[in-house]
Amino acid sequence: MPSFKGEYEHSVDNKGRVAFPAKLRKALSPDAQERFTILRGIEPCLYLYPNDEWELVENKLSEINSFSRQGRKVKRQFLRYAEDLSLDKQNRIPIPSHLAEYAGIDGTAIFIGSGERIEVWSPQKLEEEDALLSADAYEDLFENVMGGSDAEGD
Amino acid sequence: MPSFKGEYEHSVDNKGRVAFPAKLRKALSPDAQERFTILRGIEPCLYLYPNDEWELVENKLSEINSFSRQGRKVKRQFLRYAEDLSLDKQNRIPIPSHLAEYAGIDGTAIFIGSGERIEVWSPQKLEEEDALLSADAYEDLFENVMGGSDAEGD
DNA sequence: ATTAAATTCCCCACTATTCCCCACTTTCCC
DNA sequence: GGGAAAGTGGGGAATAGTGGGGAATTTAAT
Repeated sequence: MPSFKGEYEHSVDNKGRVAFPAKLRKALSPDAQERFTILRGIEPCLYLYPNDEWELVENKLSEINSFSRQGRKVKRQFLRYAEDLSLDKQNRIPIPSHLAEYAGIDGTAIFIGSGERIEVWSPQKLEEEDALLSADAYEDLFENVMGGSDAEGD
Repeated sequence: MPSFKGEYEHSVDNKGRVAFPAKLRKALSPDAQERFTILRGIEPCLYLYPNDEWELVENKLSEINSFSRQGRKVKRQFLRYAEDLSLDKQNRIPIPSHLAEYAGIDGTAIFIGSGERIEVWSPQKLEEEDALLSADAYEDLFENVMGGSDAEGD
């Protein structure tokens, strides 16, 4: 199971296109067919899921009961800011303008491999996010998440 | 299993026609034959089901017991304001005037892909609906559905 | 029954956006 | 150093979105 890792900075041209980092592309499963779903993150960034991983997300969504108001709300809010896209012949992705605006991306985008998905940040927003997390706080978080419970799967 | 996603705003002309978003059209199953059923939503919006998905809804309706007063009431109210429609040669749908009125749609319509169904909103009504859901509440919903086992706490 | 009015639908036309392809520069690797 | 791959930019074709005219069908009225 290949997973995405590393940080890559690329320029966004005036058509909203960014080169998809070669190292991340090589980590793509053939099942993904170089197709993705991109959506708003909880943080001020974008989540980029390769097709095969997105299917797992959709499976979770499909379990939601659409005949309840709460269920509809979750689906609506989740899917609302999501779009499909795929690589062009130059291995770039077009970032939908409304998503670029949400994430404050303009001119430069930073890809962060994050396991089963990829995060796309604007340099400024990423810096701000970093500023909120001191080294000590990170260590605490790390222990919190990795330490106590069974963080191993499969 | 492709599902509808994304938000698209289009203008409604004075004949009640709206362009059906191209990205949603590409997500249509060939079984749907570019035919739909449109009806009043529970929320102040319209539900748009492609033909193939509508059949599943009808199956569910057929399970309702028509020999109970409640059953009859549900069926009646559900089907009462439903209509069939299909795309014209320019890939537009005509919104029946009584449904447009119900949803407050006039001049502009917003399509929201929501899995197996598409919702059609007026900008105003959608804004009102959004106001009911704070960012925090959404984050809770999000974690709920996407269900990490993280011991998150920041 | 015939005409008038209204609605539907089909077609055409214009504009904006997206997508596809080509070209150039830089970096990486042998 | 040379070749291949990666990253960047732009021009042109195709598609999407929008609006409107007019024929055909339906509804209503005389």
